[in-house]
Amino acid sequence: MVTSTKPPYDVYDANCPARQVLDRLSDKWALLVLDRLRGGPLRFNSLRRSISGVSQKVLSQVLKRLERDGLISRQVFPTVPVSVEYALTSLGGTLTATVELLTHWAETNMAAIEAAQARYDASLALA
Amino acid sequence: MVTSTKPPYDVYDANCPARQVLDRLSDKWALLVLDRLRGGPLRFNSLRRSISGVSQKVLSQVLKRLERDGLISRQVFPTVPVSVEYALTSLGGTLTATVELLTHWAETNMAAIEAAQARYDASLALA
DNA sequence: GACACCTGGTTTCCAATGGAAACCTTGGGC
DNA sequence: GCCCAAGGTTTCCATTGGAAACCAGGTGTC
Repeated sequence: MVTSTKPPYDVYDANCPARQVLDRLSDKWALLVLDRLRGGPLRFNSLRRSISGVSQKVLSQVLKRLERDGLISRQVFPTVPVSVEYALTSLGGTLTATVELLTHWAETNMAAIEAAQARYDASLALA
Repeated sequence: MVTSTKPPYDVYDANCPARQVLDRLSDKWALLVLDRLRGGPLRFNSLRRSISGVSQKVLSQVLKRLERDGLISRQVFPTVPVSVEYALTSLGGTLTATVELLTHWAETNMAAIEAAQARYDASLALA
């Protein structure tokens, strides 16, 4: 069925490394971080403040994973107190366009989603 | 900075409902389910078999959330043993193009990601 | 009638993850 | 000596995830 020029990766196969990537991409904080960095490099705390709700622990974990995946870079400046800048790599840059489409979709279709939820909950209530 | 014609939703604000949507989208199983349904309606067990690694519990939870969000529909057929078909709604259909871009990105850029991981791990090993 | 089997779940149990808050480190300033 | 700031790490507890067992209800089989 899939005999085209596709790469030998199949995200539906649990043993496929592409699934590992999808696991990372499908982390809400990772998506938000990547999108946030589109505007240029950011330091740890300003990144944290700009994404309300993320804890320091989780943010540092997410940043480490993204760095390991080569999607962002981490640069330390020997200022007083040391400052650290995170920036998109070129690989990460190729992702952000797609991520932007996702966040844009979310913002655009919120009203429809909320309406659907209300309908669903109402139908349950009278059941 | 963002003073354009954007809707009054801000995914970076934890209190924004768009974040709830992003939470759902950034669920790896949800992404896989939505993409799988692009080919047409599927029944519970065939969906489960086609996405290796998902448990029954999690799949039914994901399907319930997606149905509540109005992204998929659930139709019961009174066959002998009852069969249940899940299908994309039109709202869900608007998402799948974006989702496809994400999975396609994952499959395309796997090699680069794996190389980055190897580099990262190597640099840690000699530290 | 007792038994096994099908789909489509729910329940149970345990391990892994997430988040809040406290703590640590390095280096000023006062 | 004391406090502060940046960038984390550690601790602790609650929530979530997954494997496997169980359930419902309807059919067929002996």
